[in-house]
Amino acid sequence: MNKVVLIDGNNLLFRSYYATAYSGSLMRNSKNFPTNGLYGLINMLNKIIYEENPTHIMIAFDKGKTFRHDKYQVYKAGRSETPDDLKKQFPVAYELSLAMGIKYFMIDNYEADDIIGTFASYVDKTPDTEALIVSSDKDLLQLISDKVTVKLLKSNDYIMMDKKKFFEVYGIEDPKKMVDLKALMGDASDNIPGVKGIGEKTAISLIQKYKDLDGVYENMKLISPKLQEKLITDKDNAYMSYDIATIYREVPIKLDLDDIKYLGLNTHEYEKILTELEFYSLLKKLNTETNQKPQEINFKIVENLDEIKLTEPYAIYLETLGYNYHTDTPLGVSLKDKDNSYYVPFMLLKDSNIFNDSKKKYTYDLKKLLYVFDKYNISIDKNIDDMILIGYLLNKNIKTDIAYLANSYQYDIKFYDKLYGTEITCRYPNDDNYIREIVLKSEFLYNEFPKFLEELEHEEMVSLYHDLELPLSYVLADMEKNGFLIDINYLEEMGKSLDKNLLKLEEMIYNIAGLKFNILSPKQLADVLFKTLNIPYPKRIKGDSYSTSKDILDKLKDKYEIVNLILEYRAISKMKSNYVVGIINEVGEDLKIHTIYNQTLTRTGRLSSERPNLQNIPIRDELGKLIRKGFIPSSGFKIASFDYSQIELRVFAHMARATDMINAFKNGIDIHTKTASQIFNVPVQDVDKNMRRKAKAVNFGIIYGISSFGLSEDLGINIDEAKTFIDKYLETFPGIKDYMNSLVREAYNNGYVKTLMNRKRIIEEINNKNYIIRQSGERMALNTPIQGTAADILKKAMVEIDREMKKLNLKSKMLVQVHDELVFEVAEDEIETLRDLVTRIMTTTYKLDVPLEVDYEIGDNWYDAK
DNA sequence: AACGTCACG
DNA sequence: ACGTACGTGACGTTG
Repeated sequence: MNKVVLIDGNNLLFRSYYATAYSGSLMRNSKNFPTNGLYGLINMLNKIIYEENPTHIMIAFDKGKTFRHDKYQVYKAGRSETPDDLKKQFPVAYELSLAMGIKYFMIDNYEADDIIGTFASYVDKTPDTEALIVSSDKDLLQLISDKVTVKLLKSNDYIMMDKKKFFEVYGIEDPKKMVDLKALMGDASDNIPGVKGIGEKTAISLIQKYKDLDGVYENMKLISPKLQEKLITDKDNAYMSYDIATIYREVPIKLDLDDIKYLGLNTHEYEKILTELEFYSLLKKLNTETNQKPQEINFKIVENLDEIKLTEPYAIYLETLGYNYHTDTPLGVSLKDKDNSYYVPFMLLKDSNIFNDSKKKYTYDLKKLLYVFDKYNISIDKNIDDMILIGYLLNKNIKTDIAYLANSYQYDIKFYDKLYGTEITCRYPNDDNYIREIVLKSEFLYNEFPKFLEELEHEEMVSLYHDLELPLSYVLADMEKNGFLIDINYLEEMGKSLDKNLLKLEEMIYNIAGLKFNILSPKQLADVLFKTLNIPYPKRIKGDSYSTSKDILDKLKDKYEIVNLILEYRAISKMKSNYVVGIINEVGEDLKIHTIYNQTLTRTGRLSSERPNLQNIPIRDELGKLIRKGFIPSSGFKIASFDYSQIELRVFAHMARATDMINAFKNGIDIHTKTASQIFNVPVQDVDKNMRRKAKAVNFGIIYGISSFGLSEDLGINIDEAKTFIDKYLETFPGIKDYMNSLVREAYNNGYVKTLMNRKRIIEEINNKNYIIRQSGERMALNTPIQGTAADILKKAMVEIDREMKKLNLKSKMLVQVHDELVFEVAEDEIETLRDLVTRIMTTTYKLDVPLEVDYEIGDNWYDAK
């Protein structure tokens, strides 16, 4: 049985507009576009689909003046002009309908009612089909039939008006008589006059008695004189009203059920519109549920690996239970080729080599697959492509959970946390429904992968993917596997000593303050400092709250001892919780920590590291740096670190073709000293420490997409002074300004910027009409090619280093990458080999117009290797 | 779950 | 006149 839902779009949008418009100010997005009607419309449409579960659905809108206007001048004359704020929302409503999988109809000179009437008649004639009309307009009740029902919307609920219900309410058998009723009682909202003095009650009783409008006028003598008089006076109006109220059911329109099939949500478009309208609550909801109906799929649950027959190419998707694939319990693998779809419980796969074929394979999150397969001794051939990597390069909306990407390609795949719970509530599924979802994931991979490969080619990123990111996944999987050995005893001892210090500091702070409070609570701390102790706040107050951030407290620490103590307390407390407890908690049974590198997260192409984050272990101050003594090599090994010297500035000099800067690097002149000499206009040998410090800040500023405000904050000088530095810099390093302008222009023109290896970052912010956001977009445009190219270079070096280490069969292991630095565990008999190998590759892997230099350190732990 | 703070490059 | 350096992750507090 087909279930067709016919929606009165005009009616719904008007209703939701006035529902909010009358009750106060309009909802608008940040661009001042009114959104109130649309918000209600979306909710109503979602509700209809959810409640009615239609097979077919359409929505109708009015267009132009109708034949009713031509015929009767009074028609709708009483209605005030549609407000502009409402008018504007209609075009969005059309797009929205499509995005929600609902075809919309607008026919010149007809009202939504007429289109719905035409479809209703069509449904009446179509076997195995019924219709439901949705509106609050009682006029539509005339369309009720054995197969057509009206869902009559009320303020907070609705009445299902079928023939039976219609009789109950009106005492009239035939719903078509609604027209006769309207002819008598009129309709104020449409300015249908009816007969003056006759309302609903009288109209109903007249039609009950005399069947229809003609019947009433034929039986005038039976009617009371008063009423007779009214009927006679307004007879023309009555017949005109009859005409107007009659829904036209032969609108010239192609009637075909296939055209109005419910298509389900086009998540991508829908999300786009919601984003534009800034309906954040709906966006959030979208991520937790969809209205789509389950797709039918056939798959086989494998009981014996012999059953699996696969042709090239095939998709392979691994599902694990949990949020850390290093420790998760693997659930199973789904496989999909042209003809077959399998689910393989993970148990069956242990120690197998069925994936050791030369066929092309598609997966999602190769690094995870490699890590887990290695752990369970499952071999897999290298002819495999990874959609998460490609999606990342193509700037798609990718998350660890494949459902995000799949949903934007209309695959209704449930989000991971909906199936298994959040990280905290994660549990084994209650039933087998999750298997279907796992299968769907490889169906998605199999079906959509070719598009990704095509797009990759079109964007000219095949090499970046194939020669850089893809092989890097193998390197990173190994690094994660290797792990960094931890001296737990050392860290625990350090923790104890930190605790002692904390207690001491706490007591001193409470003493000075004269009360106990939570030092780590910014709010309580601000109260104590700036209210109880009345310390003058050194900056303009932002909003109504005092900041207690380091840069504020630093300004006060020389005058107020308590501020000093607080800074110390904070620093130590951070050490304790973040680096002592935090790291000990991540140590595994092998006494090592195994970080997870996220290869597909940052906007610039850098890696990130988590659980624990090994890219932010303290180094800048001595106390924090001591943490690094807890990072030790396996016995018989040392820790060696290699880091690029000023790689970002070198990349910048190269990309900007800044001759003076390039020459400074070529001649081995200290770049900050060189910069100082330029901006202060003194010979290099006359540059003092303070000048160099300032120049260094300017150089950093250049990398970040300089602003005089940022520089002034950093140097603690005023904005004018900062601006002078920048101007001087740009003046004395010709070419740089042109380069920076060209980057910003590129971002404006193309909407993106690129690194030297063709990594692309889309910068939406660049076209934002908000000046501040646009400016921040410009800084991204300046910074990304630099940061991103530096990232590309180190990634390339990593791939090559790994390749050579394997070739030489070295025992040494790569452990950590920190953006411009690589840390190894090096076997004592390989120290020189590794030093030469790594240094050579890092300095030569990518040819720039400036030399790349690498600093090398070695020691018995990470502290000593720095 | 969002915010403030601070660790790193 | 506005509010700003670029890129991350993890903690404790607070709502």
